[in-house]
Amino acid sequence: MPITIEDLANKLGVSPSTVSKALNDRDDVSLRTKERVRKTVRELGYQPSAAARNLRRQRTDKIGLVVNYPIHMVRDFLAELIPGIAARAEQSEYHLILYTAMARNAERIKSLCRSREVDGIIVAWPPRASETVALSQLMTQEDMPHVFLPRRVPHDEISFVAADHVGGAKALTQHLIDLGHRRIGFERLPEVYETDHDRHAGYVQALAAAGIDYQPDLVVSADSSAVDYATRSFKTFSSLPEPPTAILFFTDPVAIRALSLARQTGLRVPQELSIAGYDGILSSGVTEPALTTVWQSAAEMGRLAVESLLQLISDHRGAPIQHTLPVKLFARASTGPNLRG
Amino acid sequence: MPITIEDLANKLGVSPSTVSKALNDRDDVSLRTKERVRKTVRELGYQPSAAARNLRRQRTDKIGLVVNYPIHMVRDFLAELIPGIAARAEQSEYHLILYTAMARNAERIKSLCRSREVDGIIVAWPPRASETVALSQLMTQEDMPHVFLPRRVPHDEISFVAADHVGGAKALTQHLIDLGHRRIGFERLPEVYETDHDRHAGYVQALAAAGIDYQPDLVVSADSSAVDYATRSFKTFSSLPEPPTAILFFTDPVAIRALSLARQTGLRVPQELSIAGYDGILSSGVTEPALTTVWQSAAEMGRLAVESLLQLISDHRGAPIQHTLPVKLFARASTGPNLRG
DNA sequence: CTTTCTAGCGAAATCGATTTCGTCAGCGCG
DNA sequence: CGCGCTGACGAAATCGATTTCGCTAGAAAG
Repeated sequence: MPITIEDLANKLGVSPSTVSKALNDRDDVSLRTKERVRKTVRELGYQPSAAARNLRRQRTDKIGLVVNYPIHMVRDFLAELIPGIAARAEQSEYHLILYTAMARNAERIKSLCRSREVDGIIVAWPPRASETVALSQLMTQEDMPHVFLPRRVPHDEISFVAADHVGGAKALTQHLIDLGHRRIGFERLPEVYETDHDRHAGYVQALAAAGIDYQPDLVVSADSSAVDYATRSFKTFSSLPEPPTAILFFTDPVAIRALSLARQTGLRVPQELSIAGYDGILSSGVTEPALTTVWQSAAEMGRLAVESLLQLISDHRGAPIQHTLPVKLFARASTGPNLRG
Repeated sequence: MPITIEDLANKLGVSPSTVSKALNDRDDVSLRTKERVRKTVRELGYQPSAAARNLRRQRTDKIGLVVNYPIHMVRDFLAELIPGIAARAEQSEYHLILYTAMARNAERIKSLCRSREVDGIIVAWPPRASETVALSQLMTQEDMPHVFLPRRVPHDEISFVAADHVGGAKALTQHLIDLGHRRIGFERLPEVYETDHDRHAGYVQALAAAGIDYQPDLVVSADSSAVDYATRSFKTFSSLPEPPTAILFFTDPVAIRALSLARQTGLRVPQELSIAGYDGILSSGVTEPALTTVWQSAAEMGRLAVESLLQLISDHRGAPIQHTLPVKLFARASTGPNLRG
C-alpha cells in the first residue's frame, strides 16, 4: 500500500490529473500549484508506480542485455561490458535487465519483444550471419530497437558496435615485424566468423606492406572443439620443419597456456620465441613474462551500444548505427627482437 | 501494436476474461476452451503485456541487484556473482535488474522500493553496520524483501549470504603452520568491518590451537587510502627486526604485488618467504609462482542469495535467512616449507 | 415437474498512472 | 455589453491485463 497519486491529490485538494501534470511539468498547471505538489511529494516521498507508468506511457525506461553465449566463456568481457552499459544507461535514467539463458533462441527474443518489458535490446554476440539477419528482422518487425555487440555484422541494415580487428591484428603483426620477425605464426579460430576473418585480413595486410610472403603453413586453424586446443595449436606450430619465431594466438588464455608450454619445452620467451595474445581484458599483465596483447575496451563498447540504442529508440525507425572502435596494442615482455635471423 | 488479449478473445469468440483464465489455468474454464485458447496463442505468438500484468498483479517477477560499491574495485567478484544470480533467477522465471549508480544512497533505494519495479532486492556490499541496519529497516518498512551480500551483517533480523572468513583465515594459517611457519605475518584492512574481524579471529584461533603466541607486530594494518598500499604493507613486514617467514595478505592483488616486490628484493618465493592471498577469484593461478589463496564462490553466493530472496518474497514477512558459506583453500606454489627455522 | 447445484462463461471493476477534452472564470477588446 | 481568448483545472477515457461476481443452461435431486 504505497502512496498513490490519488492520495496525493486528496491531500492537496486537487485532482489526480493536476498532480500528474504538475509532476510532468506541463504548462497548463499554475506555478503555485506545481510548487505545492512538489513540496508534498517531497514530504510524503511519493514515487509513481512503475507498472502504471509503463502501461500508460507504453515504455519502460529499461533496456535488455541478451547474452547469447555461454557465460563462463566470456566472463572477463562481461565484467567490463556490463558496468559500462549500466553506467551509461543510468545517466539517461534507463536501467538494465539481464537475460542470460537465451542462447540462440529466437522464440525467447520474440517473447521478450512482445512483452514490451524493455524499450530496446543489446544482443551480446550475434550468431552466424544468416541467423543474425533473421533475428534482426524479427526484432525490427516487433518494433524493437536493437544493437549487436561486440562483433560486426556484415549487413548494412543492422546496428552494431564492434572492435577494429583488422587494425588490431595489423598493429600486432607490424609490431612483430618491427622486432625483426619474418616467420610469424597466426592462429585462426574459424567459427568466430567476422572476427577471425578481420584479424586474418589485418595479418595479411601487415605482411604485404612489409613485403613478406604469406606462408599458409604458418597459419594454423585451432580446433576449438578439442579440450586443450591450446596445446594442439602450440604443437602444430613447433613441429613445423621451420617453426615461426613469433606466434599470434587467438585469445589471451591460449597465449598464456602457450607461455607455460614454451617454458616446459625449454624455450625461452621472448628470446627464442615471441608470443602474443589478443582480446586483453584482465590478467595479461600478471603473467611472467607479461603478455603482449591487443586490448579492446568492453566498457567503451557498452557505452557506445547504449548511446546507439537510445538514439534508435528516440529516432523511431532511424538509420542503423554502426561503430567500429579502434583497439590498442599493448607491447609487453612476451614479444622481443628476433634473435634467430 | 502488439496483439492484446482482446484481439485474442475476438478471434476466438470468447471474452478476455475467459482467455486470461485459460492462460492462467483456472478451473472455471472447460478443457476444450483451454485447448482452443492455447492453440491460438501459439499461432499468433501472443505474449501478455508485462506492464499490464505487473500493474494488475502487483508484482514484476524481477529482482534488483544494487551494487553499493565502486564497480571497478569489485569487478572480478561481480563477474561471477552476476551470472550466478541471473542463472538462478531465470530458473524461477525471474529476471535481474541492475542498479549501479547508487552508492550509499538511501534515498535512491527508497525510490526503488516505492516504484515497485522489483519484487526484491539484493544489496551487494552492505555499508557499515549502523547504516546497514537503517537501510534494512527502510526496506522492511516499504515491504521490500532484501538480502545483503557478500558480508555478514551482525544483526539477527537481517538476511545475508556471506563467506566463512573465520574458517578461511583459520585454514590458511593452519596451512602455513603445517609447513613449519611460526612467524606468520597478517595484513589487516580495518575498514572492511566484519570481514576483517572474522579473518583476524580465524588467524588468532589457528595460532592458539597450535600453541603459538600472538605477536602484535606481525599484524599490520594496511592503509588502503594510500595509492600503493601493497608496497607499504610489504615494507612494514620486511623492515621488522625479525621479519615473518610467511605473510597472509588481505587480497590477491596485494599478494600478487608482493610477489613481484619480493622478486625485486631478491627474496625467493616460497623458499625464503611464503606469500598467500585471499578472495581468489581469477588470475591467482597464472602468476609465477602460483598464488596460494582462499576461494569463495561468488556464483554460489549469488545462487543462494536468489534462493533466500525468493523465499522471503513468498513467505511474506517470514524469518530472516542467514547463510555462511564454507570457503576453499587453494594451496599452491607461493607457500612452501619454512626453511629458516 | 419443481428445485437445487454446478460447470462454464462474461460483464465490469480494478491496478495507478497519463492524456484528452471539456468547462469555467476572468480578462481584453471592439 | 457581447464576444473571443486564455489560463487553470477536473472528469473521464485509456493502457492491457486479472479477478470478482453474477448469470445461465443443464444436470441432479426430490
